[in-house]
Amino acid sequence: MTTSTEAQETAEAAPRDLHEYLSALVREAARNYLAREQIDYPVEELPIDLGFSAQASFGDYSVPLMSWAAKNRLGRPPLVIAEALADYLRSLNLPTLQEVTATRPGYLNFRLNRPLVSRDIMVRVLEAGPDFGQSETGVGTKVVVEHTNINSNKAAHVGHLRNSCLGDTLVRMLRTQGYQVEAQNYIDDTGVQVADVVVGFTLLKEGRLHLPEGDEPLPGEPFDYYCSRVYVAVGKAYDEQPELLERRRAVLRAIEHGSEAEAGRPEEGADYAALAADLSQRIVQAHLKTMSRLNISYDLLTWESAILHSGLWKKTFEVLKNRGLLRRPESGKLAGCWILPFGEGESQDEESEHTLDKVLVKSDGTATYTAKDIAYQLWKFGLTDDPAFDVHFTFVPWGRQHDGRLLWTMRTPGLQGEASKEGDPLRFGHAQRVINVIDVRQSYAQQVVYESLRRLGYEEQANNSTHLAYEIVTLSAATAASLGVDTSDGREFYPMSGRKGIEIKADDLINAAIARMKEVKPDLPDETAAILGASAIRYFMIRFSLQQVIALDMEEVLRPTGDTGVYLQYAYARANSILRRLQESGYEVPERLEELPPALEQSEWDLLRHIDAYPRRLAEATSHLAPNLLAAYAYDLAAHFSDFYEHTPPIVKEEDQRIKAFRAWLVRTTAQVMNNALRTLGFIPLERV
RNA sequence: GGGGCCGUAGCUCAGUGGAUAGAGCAGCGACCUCCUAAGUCGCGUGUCGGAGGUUCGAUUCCUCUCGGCCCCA
Repeated sequence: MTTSTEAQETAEAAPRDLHEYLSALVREAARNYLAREQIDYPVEELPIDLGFSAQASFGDYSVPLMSWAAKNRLGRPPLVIAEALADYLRSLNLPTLQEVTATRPGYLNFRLNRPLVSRDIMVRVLEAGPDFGQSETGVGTKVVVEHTNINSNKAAHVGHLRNSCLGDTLVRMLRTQGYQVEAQNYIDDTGVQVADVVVGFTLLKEGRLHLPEGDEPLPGEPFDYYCSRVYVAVGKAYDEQPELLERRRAVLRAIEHGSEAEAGRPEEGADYAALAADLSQRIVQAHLKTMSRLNISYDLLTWESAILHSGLWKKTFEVLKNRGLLRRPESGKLAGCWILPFGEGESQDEESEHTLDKVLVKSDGTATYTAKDIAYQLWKFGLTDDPAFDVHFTFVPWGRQHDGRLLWTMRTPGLQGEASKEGDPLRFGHAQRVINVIDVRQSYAQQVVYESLRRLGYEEQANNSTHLAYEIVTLSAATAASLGVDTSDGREFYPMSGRKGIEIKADDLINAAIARMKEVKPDLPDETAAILGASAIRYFMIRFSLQQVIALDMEEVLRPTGDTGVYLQYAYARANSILRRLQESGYEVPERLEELPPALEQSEWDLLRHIDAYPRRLAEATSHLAPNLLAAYAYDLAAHFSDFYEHTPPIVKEEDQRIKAFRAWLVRTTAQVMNNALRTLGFIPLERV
């Protein structure tokens, strides 16, 4: 009976989780069945779709075998197959299997020896500790994740938070799988939005622009908030005085060309460039501070200005031209532009209103965002080490972040005098994989970037480029109305508009969340309220699927009950509270669980098999790049724990030592997994609320 | 014109080629002299937008279609 021995070995080979253990058993049973029935079919190709049983009456885990019955597979009725496998597995008399059954139309069901299996699960979790859920999948692979990416001209709003929360969570998830992750925050400091605020400052200084609430910063007003006001005012001023657009063009030229610009008026150009650089530095500092309130940090700041001034874009442009990838139409609406043709081989009808071509350089010689993105993407993969580029960046420390992580930055023209400590250029970029967290509206532009890499011959890098596209954040009707938007047309959601000042600023949302937590419990310490508020916001921002437009409703984000980040924190704190009570009562949790309770409560078992699934669920969520799946897992875990808590008597007072020890272990185990999950979600786990 | 996304309970949203489709909110009603009530329990007749198709099995995959949003602009 060699097969029996093999199955025995399978059972004793310390599987990663119950899923792996049971799947191996099913495969082994299938192998035995194929041999006995003399069916020639590769056992590896029989799908084993193991899952929790739909009903407790079926068992704990079930696997459907209906698809095995097909003529081109085993050609036997599924229930017959299931019965045969069940017979075989029963004959093994494994102590872990209490009952194996077959049910119509062809399910194989397992009922496990719950106390025994549970101990294995808890031992596995507690031995791994903070590493439970970690995997080696990504070891040796460097991933660059670009996220946040806020224009450096005004305060961050809730739309930016969706980006940064998704990005930061993804970074943490990837790190649990062993990937070496570099979080890059790319700042567009050369665009029109920055120019607009510079225009605003110069007009304010000249007395030609006035802000409704007063030209000076309001008492206590943060710099980025002030800039938001200036930005809105400038937008209005353009509408009323179109001649001001000439000023914007001058500022843009100055920013693009630095202090050398503005022939004829060099001083003004230098002023504009310096103003813009100073503005960007201060705004980015404000953004980083905002993000740190949500426990979000980065490894590297990258700048559009650095890409321009290092000559990276210029070289990329040359390479694209030399490879014959660009065209410059003589006529038509794109005359004078440098374009990347996407016309499916056919030359585009120049009269056509519609074109698939992508403009990289406008007729006035300025590069589009997409153009610079191509250059940046090449750099992320280390492709610009090629002598054809001969471009080098200097990296200097920006500062220490709230979590102790050192943030580096590309040296920009506006950031001088920190050359004392330079980072090794090879340390940054050089990724095997790049994930760009950018909203869905940029999908086409991102495809152009990846296609450009492909046409340059970097097929592998193009394939390893991912646009993590998420839908935008809008405002619910109620929330829009509270901002003064006319909602009489009865739509379900209303877009934000920074230009019109219709938005919810990130810091306002965070402040409101903290205030709400204090409303619920007035004696809450400030730090705890801040962590709870941050957890509520982070959870809200990632719990939706990426494709879902979020119609943000203030009441919904701030709600402290139900399916929220607060609930997760509360459940975790509750588990710790039990452990504290046990300790205070003088109880020492035994080192080993010698004697097990004869049976488990349903709530205990549901909690345990959920705990057992954590590594698998985390790995799935990560490979799908789906933070919402991790959020859902964590919520389920918290809910199962609450269920257990509410439906079993207090452990502190438990008389039966077997049960007391088992439950103390269970609480400790749950706390460990919750802690791991919360940290991966970017929460700071609260042991007390 | 081309491309993409969304449509599931009153509302906001999960979810999956498998057995009876879930959660939160809102509403009504219970539960704190027992480890945290930011909790738990009870109360739901859902055309999974519609029509075809593939399949042993479709809310899930394919085609068409209706409504909404986005991108190429």
